[in-house]
Amino acid sequence: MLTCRLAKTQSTNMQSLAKQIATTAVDPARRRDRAAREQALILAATKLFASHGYEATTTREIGARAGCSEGLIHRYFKGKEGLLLAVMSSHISRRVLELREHLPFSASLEEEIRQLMSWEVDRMWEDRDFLRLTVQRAMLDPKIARFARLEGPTRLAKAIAERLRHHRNHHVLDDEDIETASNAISALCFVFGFMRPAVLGYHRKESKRVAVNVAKIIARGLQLT
Amino acid sequence: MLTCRLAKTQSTNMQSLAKQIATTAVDPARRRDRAAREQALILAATKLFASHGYEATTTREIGARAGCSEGLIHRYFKGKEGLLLAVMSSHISRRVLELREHLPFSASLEEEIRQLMSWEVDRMWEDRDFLRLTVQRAMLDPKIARFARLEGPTRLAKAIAERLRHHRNHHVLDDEDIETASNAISALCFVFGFMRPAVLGYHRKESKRVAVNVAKIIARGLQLT
Amino acid sequence: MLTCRLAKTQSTNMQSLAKQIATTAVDPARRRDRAAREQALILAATKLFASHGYEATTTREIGARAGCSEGLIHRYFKGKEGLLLAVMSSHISRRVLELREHLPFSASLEEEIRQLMSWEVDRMWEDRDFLRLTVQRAMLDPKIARFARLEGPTRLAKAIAERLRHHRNHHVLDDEDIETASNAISALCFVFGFMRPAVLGYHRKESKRVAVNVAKIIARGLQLT
Amino acid sequence: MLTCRLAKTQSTNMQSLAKQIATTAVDPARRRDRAAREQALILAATKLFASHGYEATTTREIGARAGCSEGLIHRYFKGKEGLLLAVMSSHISRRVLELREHLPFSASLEEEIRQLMSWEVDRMWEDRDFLRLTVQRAMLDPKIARFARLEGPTRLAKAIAERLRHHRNHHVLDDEDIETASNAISALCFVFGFMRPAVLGYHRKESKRVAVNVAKIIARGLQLT
DNA sequence: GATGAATGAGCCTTCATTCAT
DNA sequence: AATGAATGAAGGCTCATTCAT
Repeated sequence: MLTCRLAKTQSTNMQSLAKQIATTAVDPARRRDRAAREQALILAATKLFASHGYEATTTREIGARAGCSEGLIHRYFKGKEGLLLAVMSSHISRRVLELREHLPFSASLEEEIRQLMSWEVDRMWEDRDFLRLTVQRAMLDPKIARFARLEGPTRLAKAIAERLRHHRNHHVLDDEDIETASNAISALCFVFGFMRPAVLGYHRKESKRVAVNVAKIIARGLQLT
Repeated sequence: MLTCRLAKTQSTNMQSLAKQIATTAVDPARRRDRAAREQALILAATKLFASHGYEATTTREIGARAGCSEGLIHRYFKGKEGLLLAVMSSHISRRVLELREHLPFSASLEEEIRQLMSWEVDRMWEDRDFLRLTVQRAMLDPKIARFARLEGPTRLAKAIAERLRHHRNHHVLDDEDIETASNAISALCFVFGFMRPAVLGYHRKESKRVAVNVAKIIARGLQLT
Repeated sequence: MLTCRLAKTQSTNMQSLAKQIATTAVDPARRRDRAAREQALILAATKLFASHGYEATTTREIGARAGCSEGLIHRYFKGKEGLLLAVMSSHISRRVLELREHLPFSASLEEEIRQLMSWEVDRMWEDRDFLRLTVQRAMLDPKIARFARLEGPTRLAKAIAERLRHHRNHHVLDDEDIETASNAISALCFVFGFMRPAVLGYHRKESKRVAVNVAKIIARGLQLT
Repeated sequence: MLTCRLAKTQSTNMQSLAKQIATTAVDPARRRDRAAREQALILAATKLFASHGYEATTTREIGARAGCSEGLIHRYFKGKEGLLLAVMSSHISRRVLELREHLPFSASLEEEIRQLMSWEVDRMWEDRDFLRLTVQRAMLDPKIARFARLEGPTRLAKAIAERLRHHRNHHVLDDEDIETASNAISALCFVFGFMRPAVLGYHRKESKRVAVNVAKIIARGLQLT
């Protein structure tokens, strides 16, 4: 027996149905794959929370977009808020990859800063869905704010500072300069990599171009003491 | 003052507004009452929207905080969304005051940039309620995003550029440097004046100190060509 | 304009509508009469809780039966449970009328007991909706159980004892006999006036006949010491 | 033992049962497992239905308390309601043991009645879980009400009457007196053995003491004609 | 005009039941 | 045969909005 489920955007249902019958004759919607389903829900929630906001997103929408039942959200994550937490945790755990592992050191300080900003601006853009969500929630929930502060700017600034320190030999860089520059770079990447292109609708290429130019100014400013 | 209301289903605002002014010849006491109540509602909404988010704020809360009836929101602003628009319009109209009117030119470029950043960081903090609301809505509504882009970074960067150009005589500043620096300063003020202290919970004084230090680096970077 | 509401069991809507237009042209469902509406909700809830049980009764049903919106239950009574409490309180306050005010003393002890049981059995029947609800809830909630104990058997037994004491002159009735008889009468009225006819479906007349016969036996049992 | 299941849409139970027994020749160990699990489910359900009510009890709770899977309820009993019926049937079949088998006749009428009430009050207390459930359901379902009436008061009153008739030799007891007294005793045992201690929270000992005192009054009332 | 009582659409959540494993 | 993952139909409740007063 085959319980036929009617998807709203059913285009080539016939084909998939045929295939289904041929291979397993099992309703794929009911196949058990908890891990995959959890992931689908987290992904759907990330997108929807980011674009409509947390409050305006309904659990029905999330279920629909993830291609599974609404009730699963409550079974797996203990409700909508639990899903939000899962979304955030999930992202963090995937972001353990650090600057140091993905970016070779540059010969010159100027090239180093340019490279850092270029890479980080792209990374911000990639993370735009998650950043949108984080910024939104951080505005409403001090808990999230604290988490965002530590996971975001603070962590990034430290990583940047670490790299800048490698160029101390050739330049006179005191600790304060390094700290200041690191925080500035972190802030600029956030604005030119995320806020401007992903929130305010600036042209992405243009935004990045400005960022790279700023890198030059900062590099020059640091070299001159 | 003119609180411009932007309803979606509204074509010629000018006409209806003119008509309104022409015909409504109610006694001035009443008008004052109404104006006061509108202002109270707008103020209450600004605070609540900023702290709880737009969706999570109920019209009843707004009415209660403004000390008047819930129904008035619909009579005056045609619903919750209308009130949101009024909130944004109201703020803009009060922010016509420009940099040039409040800030004397400085003798040196370094002092100029330091002064600009210091002043603008404070201004961002003052406007934090409005900025929070704007950022939130800009993330969800492209219309608001466009408005925020033009009213915010673009406008600010132009104002900053104008001031930097005054120092061309003493320094070799090409147009691109000026544009880059202006945008960088604008971005840094947003982060160190608003995002960090008002959203992420950084200590305000500390945040501003970093900003002022960055000013120095940028000034040096510009002077060296 | 006339917002026509479609009742499910609309029989003679035409008539009522015509009448409406003729007299006030005001949707009667929206007329403001909070007291009446609260009463209607309490009444509807009493009936439905009694017949379907508390859990199985939906707030929607209650609203429909009371002829008003579901949301009112939450506005007036702070939810379904609040309505339950209101139902119980409401009944108590109407039951201040005591035995003494409605029943003249009888000449003989036998007649007194017969009269007491007859009257109380009828009263139990009248209160059957409320009793059903009380018994149901008392089984699940110790708070309600305590309330039911004090408001029910304990109070009733005291009132009965008071009346029996009036016949001490003619009979040798010690305190224990009076207490025992009072409690027995109270218990028998509960069973023959409520449990048997209203819960178990015994024929009501027959049930009462047995009760009255028991009265005789008890009266004889008391007279003989 | 045969747990008779009363499904609404079920015609010839006997046939299907017979067939079941005939065909299912599974190994005895398995059968024992199943029987044990059924019993565990019935026991768990009795407790939970009695304490939380039928509606408020979830099948998951029952499964958990019985130490087996939720789905078994549907496999064994065809759903939650089927389990309820099984619970009731199961109890009845264990209650075939009658007064006569457990209680010797007394010499005097007074002693007989005292003994009857004492025994039956204790029995009601033992059965409190089942009685709670029965009373609850009888209030909502006429079918259960009918069943409860016949299995409960009617059956009990008959058994009591039978015993009282043994004392006719020494006392003038007409049929009506016997019927009246039997029903009264049955009712009093229900109240003093179950309703008061198990539902309303009266102290159990005290409740029984009153019952025994009532026995005396009734006995005296019967002896005097 | 101002008020707040009333509405009803829709949200999050629960749970009996089904069914792939 | 047993499990528990998955479903979907409600249920209680909230809230923007309407409208009698």
